[in-house]
Amino acid sequence: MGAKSRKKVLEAQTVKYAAIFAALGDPIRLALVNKLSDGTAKSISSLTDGTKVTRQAVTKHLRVLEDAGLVQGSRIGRENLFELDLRPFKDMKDYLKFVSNQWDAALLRLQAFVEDDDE
Amino acid sequence: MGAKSRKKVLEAQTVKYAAIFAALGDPIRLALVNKLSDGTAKSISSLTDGTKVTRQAVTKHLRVLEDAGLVQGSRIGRENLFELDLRPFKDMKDYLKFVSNQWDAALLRLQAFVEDDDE
DNA sequence: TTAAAATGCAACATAGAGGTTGCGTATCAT
DNA sequence: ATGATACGCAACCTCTATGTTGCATTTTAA
Repeated sequence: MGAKSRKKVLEAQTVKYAAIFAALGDPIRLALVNKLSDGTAKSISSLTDGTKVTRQAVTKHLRVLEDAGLVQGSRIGRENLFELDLRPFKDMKDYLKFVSNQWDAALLRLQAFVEDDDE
Repeated sequence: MGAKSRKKVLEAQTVKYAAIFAALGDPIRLALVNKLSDGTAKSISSLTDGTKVTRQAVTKHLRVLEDAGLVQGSRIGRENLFELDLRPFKDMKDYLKFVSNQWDAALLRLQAFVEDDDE
């Protein structure tokens, strides 16, 4: 065992993953991600178009996404251009895969048990 | 076009996905999912063990997960046993894949453009 | 039968998310 | 130079998510 127990590490991982999921857990933010998924960086004003909220609200949402590492902004002239960062998405995929794998392993164990019971 | 515009449908999808992501966007709920990922149904009290919150709090979290379709509870005697439902997880995977695909397609278009520029 | 276990229901508290408005500043375009 | 564009900051508001406590109800087990 290292300095941290397995439990602590798992808990830290859980908190990290939860933060990423939470960032996507809002319709407006998910819509922003959709807009940005075409790979091109977009300004705040541009991202506000088509939304039912204020530019300020969108700015706050972008901040949330940025804190979660899902997007990254860079100031160009008078514009603040945001673009997607796919790395956290891979993290989420990995987590979902982990859950599925646990599940599948459980099913296999159950099946083995039942078959064993048949003999 | 059907009765609903594509935009409306997309928006509805986005709201649905956001609800699922939001359900996982909490450390306690994610920990509950972890516990349940071994495939066995567990009672509320059992799920409360190891948590830093009250049974009532866990109950509320389970309700959130249930509303999102991630878990399902069934009353057996004096216990309320909850188990995971993997279907929404597949939905999330699909969404993440969609974003990745958009991204990859964008990169390909960019690459094609650059190569075209080279000639 | 009776104490313990598991849960549900309801009232309550509170911090924070999500949103708006107002105003100031920097930058672009003409 | 100057109006329009894009943005940041800060104050403020409101609602809801999260959590607690208290009490009643149902089941189980000795």
